[in-house]
Amino acid sequence: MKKLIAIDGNSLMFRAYYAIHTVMTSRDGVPTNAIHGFTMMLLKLLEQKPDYMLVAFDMHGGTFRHDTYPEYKAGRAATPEDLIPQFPALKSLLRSMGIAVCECPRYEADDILGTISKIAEKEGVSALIVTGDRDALQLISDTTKVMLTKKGITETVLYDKERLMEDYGLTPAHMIDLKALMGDSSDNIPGIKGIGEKTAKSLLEKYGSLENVLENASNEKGALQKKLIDGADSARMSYGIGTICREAPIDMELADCKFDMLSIENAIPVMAGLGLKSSGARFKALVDSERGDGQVAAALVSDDSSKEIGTHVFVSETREITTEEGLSEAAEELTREKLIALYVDEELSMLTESGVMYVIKTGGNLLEPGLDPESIYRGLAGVFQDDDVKKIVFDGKRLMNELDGFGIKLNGLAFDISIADYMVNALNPAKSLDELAASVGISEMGAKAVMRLYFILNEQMKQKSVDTLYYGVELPLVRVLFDMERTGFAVDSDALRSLGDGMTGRISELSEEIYGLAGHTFNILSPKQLGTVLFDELGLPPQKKTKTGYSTDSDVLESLEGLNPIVEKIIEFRFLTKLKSTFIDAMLNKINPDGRIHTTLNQNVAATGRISSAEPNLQNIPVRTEQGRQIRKAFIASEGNVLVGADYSQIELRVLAHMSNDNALKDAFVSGGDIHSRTAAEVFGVGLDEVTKDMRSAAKAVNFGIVYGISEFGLAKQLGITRKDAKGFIERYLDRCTGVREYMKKSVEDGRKNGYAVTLTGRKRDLPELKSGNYNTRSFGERVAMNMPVQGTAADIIKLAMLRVHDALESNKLKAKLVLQIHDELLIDCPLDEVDTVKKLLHDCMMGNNIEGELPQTTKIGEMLKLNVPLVADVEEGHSWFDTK
DNA sequence: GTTTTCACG
DNA sequence: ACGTACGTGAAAACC
Repeated sequence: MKKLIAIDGNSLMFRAYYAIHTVMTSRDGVPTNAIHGFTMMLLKLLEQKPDYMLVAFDMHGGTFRHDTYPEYKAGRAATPEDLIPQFPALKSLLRSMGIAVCECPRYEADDILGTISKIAEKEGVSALIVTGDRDALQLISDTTKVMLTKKGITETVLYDKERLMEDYGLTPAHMIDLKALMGDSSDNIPGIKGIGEKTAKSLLEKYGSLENVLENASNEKGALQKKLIDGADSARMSYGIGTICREAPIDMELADCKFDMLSIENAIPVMAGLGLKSSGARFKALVDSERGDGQVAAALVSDDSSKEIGTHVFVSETREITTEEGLSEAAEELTREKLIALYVDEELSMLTESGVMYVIKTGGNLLEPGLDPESIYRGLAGVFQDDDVKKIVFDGKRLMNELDGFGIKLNGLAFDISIADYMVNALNPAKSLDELAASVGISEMGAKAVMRLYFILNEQMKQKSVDTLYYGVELPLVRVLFDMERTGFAVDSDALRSLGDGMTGRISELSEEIYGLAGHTFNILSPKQLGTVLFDELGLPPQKKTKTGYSTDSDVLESLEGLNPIVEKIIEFRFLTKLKSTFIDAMLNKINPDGRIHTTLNQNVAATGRISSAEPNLQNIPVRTEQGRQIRKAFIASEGNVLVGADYSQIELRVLAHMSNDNALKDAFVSGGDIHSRTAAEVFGVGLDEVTKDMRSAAKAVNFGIVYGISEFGLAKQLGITRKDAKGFIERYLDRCTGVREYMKKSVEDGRKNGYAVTLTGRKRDLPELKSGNYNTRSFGERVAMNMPVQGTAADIIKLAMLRVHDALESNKLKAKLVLQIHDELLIDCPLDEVDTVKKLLHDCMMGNNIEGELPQTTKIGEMLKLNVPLVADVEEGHSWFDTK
């Protein structure tokens, strides 16, 4: 099937303009930042080798839809001055490379796209519409897809019918009805007032179309009925405005958009004239590779050594697989391979070391039934599960989850480039394969990009000495995290629900009392409205401001307590609504049919090396307050099991003691006892038995401050004392702990010298902040330089413990399973008859003691993480998470 | 989409 | 003169 790519020129230029804020101009002073961004995007699109191309632009002056509704898009900002001259320059650039440009008086770019895609549909040509405007989603069909730009320009999401259904639960045609009902503030489309996304969707589900909804208004009750009847005209008008015209008089045929890859060569001198050197070089490389000379060209463009690595990756033969027979043939061949690169997006591509590329299109359509994802995965199950066929992939855990949906296991994970990228660039890891490829300057896609990036990242990891940590910890950890996600955490939904019900009464009681004291009702959760009530109406003294108004955070509220009885009620209201909405209601929605919550554990989000948990976050379930802690009673062991949990005691301070080699701190841990009390005794110069509660809590804050990268200001704020007093505390602490003082100094110096902070295992986090001219940014960089090695080393330690636990459970054929990690704590769902074994095993793994069956590849890392102070892990068991404390 | 607030380690 | 403690994720309001 031939392919058309149709681009919304205005939309992409705006995106490119805001994405690239660097000042770029050609020699004669024409700004080029947006053009540069646009060509980068174009370059990506050209890799799809379209047969037809068209770029559509809005035309100045009134448009078709303006005529009927003057406020349409009225709220939009004017075109920035330095963007305006880039449009004519772009148009001539496009023409020079033989790409059709289309404008149409009184019509907008999206109308042109709607029209040309309809023509393409008629002529049996598939179409890809590229824009940042979600309105275009209504144009999707079996053969028309829409690529939406996300953040920036290189990041995109491709929508087809299935993806649209997944994300919005709507058909393309419904997108118009939806907007007609709910409106769109960015386009000034009114819709029906008071109807939002949820109501609109449920109405459409019920009645099928806007007209049906309006006709059946009488079926709905009360307020909704009134809204539908009163708003019918507005909805119909909105429908008209929201509908993209597919019959614009563009006076163009598909043939006029015919595109030849080789003709982009003519644009290279034009780009040179605009001062777009790098784009020019990449276009040249593309032309050359089109002529069959790709490898040489790619090497020529490289201007740094890393880009040359992996250029020997080549494709000698491509096999497109469309039938079951072809699939089983491919599976049979692939089982004989030792190492393959693998990538799944709209198609599944696999590249062997000898250069054979297998391409399997997923998601067939009615005309070409092809192969559905399920039969593809089943056909290749033997390859996926064969541990001897090593796989290089982009996001191994994601693929494991995908395959798990079909009951297929992924074995032989040899390299995960998304994790490797994180090792090399923890501060800003790529979110997609395309973004990663673009960041190192390669233009391949799919499995070929994966294979090239494998060579590139492997080399970069060696250069940064993070390869040991990668192969020893991070790569094997992928499976451990997958297993934890898959296992999930059992939840007693009845317990959670009744906890929530118990809170509802108190919440409404409090809100009534608050309204009474305020003299009127208002939204207590709105910082703006609350600020007005507290500081304007009740005349309480404002404590601090945010950039938008009065601050009403808990520090402020606590300082206001006693001035007005409303304050304590607001504090309690805030507390209870937070618990209920975030930890009860949201959690109930995340319980799977299996009665468990399956979080997502992110391995490449936290720049320090920690793991994070999302959707839902299970690492921030309340514990500090008694009422919040009750929620943990709903997180339980499986039927007939108990939860075994263990947490490290003061792991970060112990790591600091080791890294700073400070005698006082080391002594404190060697001789045992309460560390905060000991610190208090040192700092206040009193005996251990003379330490008061206040002294201990001050010392505790100092200890935290030390780990965070101490600042007088921060400590003063935390303790509510003057900066001078805080400074005194810190000085006295550092006088007693001179090793810590030295460590802090050296961390910052090393950070400045090397440009990064580093853990005991060699994990690195770049420190660009240290070079900032801004004092705050620079100070932040200094604190990060002090904190990251400590937090990161603690993260390394528990990751290693997780590998050991996982391995020990498996090799001892135990049924117990890891369910969660909370930075210094591990939880295991454990059958009763395994409890004793598992408790010992967990303890030993966390302490780093020699255990049987330890992974050989972790020993090197294990050596690096041997501390000169004892590690302590406390093990507990109980029916629920509440009980493991 | 961004801001504010607050939960955890 | 400046004005923050380190690392996360999520809900709700706001625009």
